[in-house]
Amino acid sequence: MAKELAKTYDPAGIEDRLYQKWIDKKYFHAEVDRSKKPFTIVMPPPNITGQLHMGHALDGTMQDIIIRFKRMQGYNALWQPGTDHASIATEVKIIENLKKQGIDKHDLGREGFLERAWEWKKEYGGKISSQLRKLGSSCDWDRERFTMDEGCNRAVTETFVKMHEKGYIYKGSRIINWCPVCNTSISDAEVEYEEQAGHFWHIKYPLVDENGKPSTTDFLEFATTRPETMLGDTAVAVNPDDERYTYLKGRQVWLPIVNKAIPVVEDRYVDMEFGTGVVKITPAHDPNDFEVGKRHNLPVINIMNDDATINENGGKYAGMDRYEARKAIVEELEKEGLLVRIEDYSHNVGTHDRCKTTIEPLVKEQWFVKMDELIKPAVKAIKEGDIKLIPKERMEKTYYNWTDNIRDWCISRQLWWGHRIPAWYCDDCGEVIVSRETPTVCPKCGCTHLTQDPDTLDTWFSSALWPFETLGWPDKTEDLDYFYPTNVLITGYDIIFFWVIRMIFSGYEQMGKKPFDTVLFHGLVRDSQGRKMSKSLGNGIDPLEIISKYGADALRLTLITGNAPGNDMRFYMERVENSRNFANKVWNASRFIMMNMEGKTVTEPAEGDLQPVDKWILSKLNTLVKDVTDNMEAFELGIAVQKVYDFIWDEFCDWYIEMVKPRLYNTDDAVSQNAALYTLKTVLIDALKLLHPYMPFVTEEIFCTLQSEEESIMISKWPEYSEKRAFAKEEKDIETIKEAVRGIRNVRTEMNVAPSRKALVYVVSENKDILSTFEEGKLFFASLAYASNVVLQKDKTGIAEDAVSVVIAGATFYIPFADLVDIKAEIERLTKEQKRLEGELARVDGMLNNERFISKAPEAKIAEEKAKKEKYAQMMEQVKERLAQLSK
RNA sequence: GGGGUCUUAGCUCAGCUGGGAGAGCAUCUGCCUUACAAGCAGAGGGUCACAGGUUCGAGCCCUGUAGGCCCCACCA
Repeated sequence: MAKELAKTYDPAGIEDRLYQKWIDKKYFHAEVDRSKKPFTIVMPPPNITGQLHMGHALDGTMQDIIIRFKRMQGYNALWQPGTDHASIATEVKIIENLKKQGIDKHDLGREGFLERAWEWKKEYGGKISSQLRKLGSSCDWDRERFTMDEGCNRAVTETFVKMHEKGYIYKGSRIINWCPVCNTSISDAEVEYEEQAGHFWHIKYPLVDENGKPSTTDFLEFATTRPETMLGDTAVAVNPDDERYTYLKGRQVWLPIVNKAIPVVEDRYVDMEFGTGVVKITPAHDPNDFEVGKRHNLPVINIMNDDATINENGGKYAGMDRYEARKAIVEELEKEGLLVRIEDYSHNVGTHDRCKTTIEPLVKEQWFVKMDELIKPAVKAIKEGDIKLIPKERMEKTYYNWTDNIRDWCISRQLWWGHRIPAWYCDDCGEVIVSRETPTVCPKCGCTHLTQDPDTLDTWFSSALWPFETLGWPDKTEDLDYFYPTNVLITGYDIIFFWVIRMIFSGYEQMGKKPFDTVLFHGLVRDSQGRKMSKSLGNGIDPLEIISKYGADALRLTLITGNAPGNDMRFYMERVENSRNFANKVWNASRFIMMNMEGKTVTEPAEGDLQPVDKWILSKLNTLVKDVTDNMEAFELGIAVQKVYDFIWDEFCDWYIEMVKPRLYNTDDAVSQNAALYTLKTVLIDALKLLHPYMPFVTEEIFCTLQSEEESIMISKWPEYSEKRAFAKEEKDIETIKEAVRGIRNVRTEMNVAPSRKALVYVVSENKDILSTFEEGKLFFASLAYASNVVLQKDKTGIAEDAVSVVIAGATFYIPFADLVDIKAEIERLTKEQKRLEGELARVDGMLNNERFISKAPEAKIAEEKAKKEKYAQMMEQVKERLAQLSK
């Protein structure tokens, strides 16, 4: 017994209740079950700092669609959720927060700070997860993980120690990117280059004369964007092939301000074409200079403190901020006549992606992951197709671009919130101990004076292990054995370097197996003007607001339609409205069907009791099932849902339901009525199933009302294509009828005939099959084309000369409107139709008369064109005949 | 500097392996037809950026040009 449905769909009253039901029934929960095939998705763990934004919503929607689809297909579907501690992002946020209370992080001390951090995590860490629930995400919340939970901590330590043992992790003094505001080193991936207006200071150093004194006549000119680094200059370089400077071989230049001689070195790094062909070398503060310095054994003089003020190596500039020092040094150079000129110069400046501070390259001792060996299997995986990227070519190019230029990964951070590096130093002998357990004695000198490395690890170090650490690694668990490798990873292309590549090489290294089969990339959600949604612009749209106003289904549909993998999309309220309207459409179609089923028992009819129109829609549905399944298997989610949308709205609602209405209202023919109801119900249920992954709530609500409260569409069986449901002839016949109906509607509107004015419709054809098709379709013309009656005949006998005519292949329709037909207008209309047909025929003839087309095109294509030609020729004849009559 | 990507209806975008240009919104016309006005029926609107090429056939493949966006990169 169907219950009443409201007239308009109200998602707010339904969604939470259904979500709770799914949770209660444990539908999202997956356990190892060897009788079923697993399908696994690991969720990219959202940061504990954030709020749900449109990017998460898109990410979550795509994952939920796929996991629901697979679950319905009978897979043991696991969507593994969790959150990321997001070391630097969180630490920065907590510091900000403390600042508001007037507290400095150092006042609290490490322990005190971490206490605050955990409190923060407790309070806000679950926020995004709970917001994801609003979206309908069917993740297995029982398995929710956190990158700093006990298991993940062990995974991180295990990885670190193992990689250290293998020599993949080392500690070294190298040039790194330093953020003076966050006071930590960062990896290359975290540096964002930004075009900034700056200056090019052209300066000159005096050459050192034979007495070891600065020359007053001979200078070497060059330019720099960071004059303050001269304090750390240890050489000046020229290209060995540069004939202008061969005389400098073995000479020295005088470093002003610092007042000492430094050598001129020859290095091919110097571009002769650029500027004067002379470069000052500051090994401690420039990555290139660092390399040059290594090649020529130059001293490395660090002139900066961690907060980017000048240190004691800067002499009188010590203590000054880097920019103050820059100004002062330029002034002094000018005073000494060593400043040649200042040029405006726009150049790329490295900034920290989190705080936008200009990073300072510094030489520091840090921990690194050696990449050259580790990256090999990750490259091979893509080359050999072991892991597929979608969209393939574009993402593979991006991927190789990174792997081909890979540099060692700086993993240590001077932060407190994160995984502490499992390394200890012996205070007595300096021994470095990397260990799974906290060591108590130094293995070298036997003392007990051990201090743990104060640094923590890059947040991506732990997320790189996410696909297997969440399944129990480093333990050998059943889960790991069963669910790993996972099937598909869904994420934005913006974190391919940060995360995707690192998961891939970590998977091969730690597990010996890839972490996933496929990576499906999506783009960014932008605002209606194509701008990135951001806090500073205030143009962000809160997914939760959309959900509360339009429903989660509407939001999900909006995010998924008309969007190809890897492409950015714009978010429009109009599109949300359209999605909401579609939900309402589905709702009302269902309501209509249920109203008509009220009090009746619908049974499966014998095939012979199904009418052509029933077979037509069943056949259409059958094709739809196949197409949608294929598209979804290929992760073409937008294409798939578009097909379901079109089917439900256009074919099912606008045609099928309208076509069967007379049968539903006619109580005399119970067999026909039952067949119609059966078809309505069958098609509705299958269509709902196809739609369910996209719009879980509205489909579930209808399904439960239609079936029973106990059942759930989310665990129902995904429809399958069946030969028995393919009805080619009926499909063709109904399409012919639709064409005729459209033609009649068309002329009626064109002639401004009100629907209330019914008219007789004559179908004239010499073709018996066509007449019988329309004989069966008679019924439709009354409701769909406002026919008072339909008369079928072989010729025009008895039809008024001035009747309006509509030509379709093989039949001409006559509608005598008596008083209102304007013969001139009718001739015009038919002439237009004639022209159109002429064009079509010319096109077809052009192809068919082309010998090379006939000899080279596939046969099926030729046959298709021949059939079209026949059809158009026939219509042309009918039109001409009709025109001849009217012109008489 | 290298690479990617986009340019399709007024707007925003689809268009899968090459075979007669689609959707939503907007516009116009007519309908409160007992599932739905969050609706129904219809209409207008595109030299698929430009120029070549491959092909029987190009929005789709190739080359070049212009413009937009993005990523990477150590030109001091």
